[in-house]
Amino acid sequence: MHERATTPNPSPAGAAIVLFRHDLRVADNPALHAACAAHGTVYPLYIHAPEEHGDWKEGGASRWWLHHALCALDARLRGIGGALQVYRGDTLAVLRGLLADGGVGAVYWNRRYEPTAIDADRHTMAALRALGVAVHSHNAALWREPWDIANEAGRPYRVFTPYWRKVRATLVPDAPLPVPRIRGWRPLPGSLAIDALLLRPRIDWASGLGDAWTPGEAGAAELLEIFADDALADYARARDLPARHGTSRLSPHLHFGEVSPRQVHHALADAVARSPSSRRPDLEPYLRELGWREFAHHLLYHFPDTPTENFNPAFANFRWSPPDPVHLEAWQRGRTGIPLVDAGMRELWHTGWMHNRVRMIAGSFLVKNLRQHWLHGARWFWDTLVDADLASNTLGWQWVAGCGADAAPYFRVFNPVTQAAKFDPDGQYLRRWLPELADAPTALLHQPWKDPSLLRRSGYPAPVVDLAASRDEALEAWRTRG
DNA sequence: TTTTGAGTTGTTCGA
DNA sequence: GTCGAACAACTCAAA
Repeated sequence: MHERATTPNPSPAGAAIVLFRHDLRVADNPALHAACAAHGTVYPLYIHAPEEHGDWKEGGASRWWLHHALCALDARLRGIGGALQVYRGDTLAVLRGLLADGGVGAVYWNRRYEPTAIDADRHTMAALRALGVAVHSHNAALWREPWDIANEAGRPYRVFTPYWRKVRATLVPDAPLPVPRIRGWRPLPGSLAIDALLLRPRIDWASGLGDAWTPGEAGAAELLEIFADDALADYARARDLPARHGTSRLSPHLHFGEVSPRQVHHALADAVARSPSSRRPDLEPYLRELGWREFAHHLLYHFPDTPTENFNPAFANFRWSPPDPVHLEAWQRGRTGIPLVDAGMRELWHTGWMHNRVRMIAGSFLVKNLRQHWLHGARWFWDTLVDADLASNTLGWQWVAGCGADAAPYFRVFNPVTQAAKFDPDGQYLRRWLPELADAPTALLHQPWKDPSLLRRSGYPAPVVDLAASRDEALEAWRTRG
């Protein structure tokens, strides 16, 4: 494997700070790599500054993940000669306090793409430069910067397929950057213990998360290896079956930057090259999914109001139902009476994650059958998903609501019964998450309301709405929008 | 990354 | 053995 050249003899440019945010890894980390190459002393820093996320501060599941990811990062840094220094508060104020003490002449970070984070970073960058501190920002999260991709007219893409054609055409599996060595590190004053950030939940609701996930670079590497060896070959088919581990499940690791798209691409291309030519996996379907992740960041950068505003103005007067706390809570708790929706919502609550196919179906049920505004769904996912990501969450909810980019030419309403029969034909996924129905015959498992005695025996709820009638009402609301 | 209904063809089974 | 009703299985187009 060839590696990018590193500068062997750095100029003695004083000490540098590397600010970690959503790039919690030491391998293939451009900011860390550049700082270590150019400076004799490097301080790795994490500053907890939730106000930089505006209305989208980390939710409960994200905070749980972040706690463990920071611990894992600290251990990794100790392995290469440093340790994570942890602070809380305003980024600029914390940095100012450390500049003199540490003899710091430069600050390195990897770029963020959320609108409020961009503003915060611009502000910090300008203020540091005014103080005479060099600031270097890098790309650690994306294959392509959103501002580098434009259509023939020079405007941002609004539809996935042409966007992906453009990006895919020049995409090659570049070699990741090596793990650098930190020299000349010493503790900085005022560094907190990670525990002091109080990221972990007070009451222990997170045991299901711990059973399902290993936050950190090593956990990401393990999932990537398993995916490359086992699931990639059958990905195109198995990725739609929620009972199977047919997807990579790398989304939370990618969100927190414990692995980069470049590392994933490189590792998978390598696995493809190593497999016998007779049955060589097709990498395209999976790369395309990472392409959706890129497209989400592209859209968030170019259309920064989409986390709360419809992308498609045709939805401006759509008649959402008034917020309905009873329906909303039934959906959140997995008690709507629609098995595939409830199974997905319970998987989410228990593990902090939901299979992508089921996200679309549970989302469709909330915004179409219950006709609750997509922001109710986006907010709940934001709080409960370990992979909650403003770009991907926004794209997903706008897509399923029909008001997003790349909208279908029809008003899409998923049928959770048909979808369950198609993608969970033997009911394995439903039985896993709906134990009260585990003994029901498969035909009834998909529509338990057909047997009232089954509902009585099991305690499983009757549907909160009639699927056919609520579908027709949603279509009517769309036809007659103002 | 869909659903539904209409239309067509094929199969089953009882009179 | 034949007929036709009933239904399953499939394709297609519209939304």
